[in-house]
Amino acid sequence: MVKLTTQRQALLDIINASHRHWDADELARAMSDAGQSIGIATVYRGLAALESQGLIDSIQLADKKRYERADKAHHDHMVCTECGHIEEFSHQTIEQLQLAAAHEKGFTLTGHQLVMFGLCRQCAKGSES
Amino acid sequence: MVKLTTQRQALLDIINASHRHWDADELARAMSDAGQSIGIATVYRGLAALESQGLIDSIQLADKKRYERADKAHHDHMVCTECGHIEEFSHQTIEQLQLAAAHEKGFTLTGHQLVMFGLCRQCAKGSES
DNA sequence: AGATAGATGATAACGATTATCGTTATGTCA
DNA sequence: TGACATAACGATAATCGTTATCATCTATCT
Ligand SMILES: [Mn+2]
Ligand SMILES: [Mn+2]
Ligand SMILES: [Zn+2]
Ligand SMILES: [Zn+2]
Repeated sequence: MVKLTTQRQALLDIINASHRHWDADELARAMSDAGQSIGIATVYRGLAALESQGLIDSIQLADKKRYERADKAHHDHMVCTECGHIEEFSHQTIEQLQLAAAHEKGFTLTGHQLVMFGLCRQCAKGSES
Repeated sequence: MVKLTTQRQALLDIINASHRHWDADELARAMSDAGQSIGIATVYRGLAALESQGLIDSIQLADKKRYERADKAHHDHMVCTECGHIEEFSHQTIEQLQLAAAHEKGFTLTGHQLVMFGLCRQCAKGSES
């Protein structure tokens, strides 16, 4: 039986308190800063447990996994390659066309991840010639 | 000036000889098996060089990067979580809607990656109750 | 030939994540 | 309540893909 321990509850609270996308290290540091230090292995185990219960969501970026609250509708992400800002978006038609494409290839879909890369409004502005 | 050395040409030849998606280790082993051993660092450097010249393409999966020939139209991938099989697909409308979504959020797109997970036809068949 | 710029290969280093293991907290039941 | 079983914790070692170092090599130019 999976336990929702003090540490896991704290991780969940931090994640649910914003719309940020956290990595394990950031969460460990946040808890440390809040006076409640936590072992890094506990963070990883806790995040895996919380995700398997559907209490949090995650996205797998090139180097690391990032976690976010699960109480939002499904969405995908655009990542600014300059400042790291993550913008969310959802497009119903894209979702449907994905299902169609999968069906066409005989694939039984269990999930997908669409990540777009580029410059956010801020960074695009700053890098004009 | 980047050089297209014997090793890099060999990597390119292997990749261009099929539609597979190779990781660095598989390529090193393939060259070894072909009698032409190669240092793993040389493989990584060679792949990076070839990709930066646009001679090969890559996709970043959860754990590792995989390389494929670049002489195909842009496409995205479905990965079978059971057997690892990678199926390719492309959907013009999805591409266009992505551009629209990016524009709407003020993002200047430089790339994107859509990966769908699930069971391929084979594996779905094998896992029927 | 000598000089120069990359490239190579062995290997150390890195960063994210997982495994190990002794210790600790929590829930169940006599 | 007390004892036992089970899961979680935390420190730390290990793993894995990838990159950095550094001492040769190699091709090319003068
Ligand atoms: Mn999100
Ligand atoms: Mn492909
Ligand atoms: Zn930005
Ligand atoms: Zn399969």
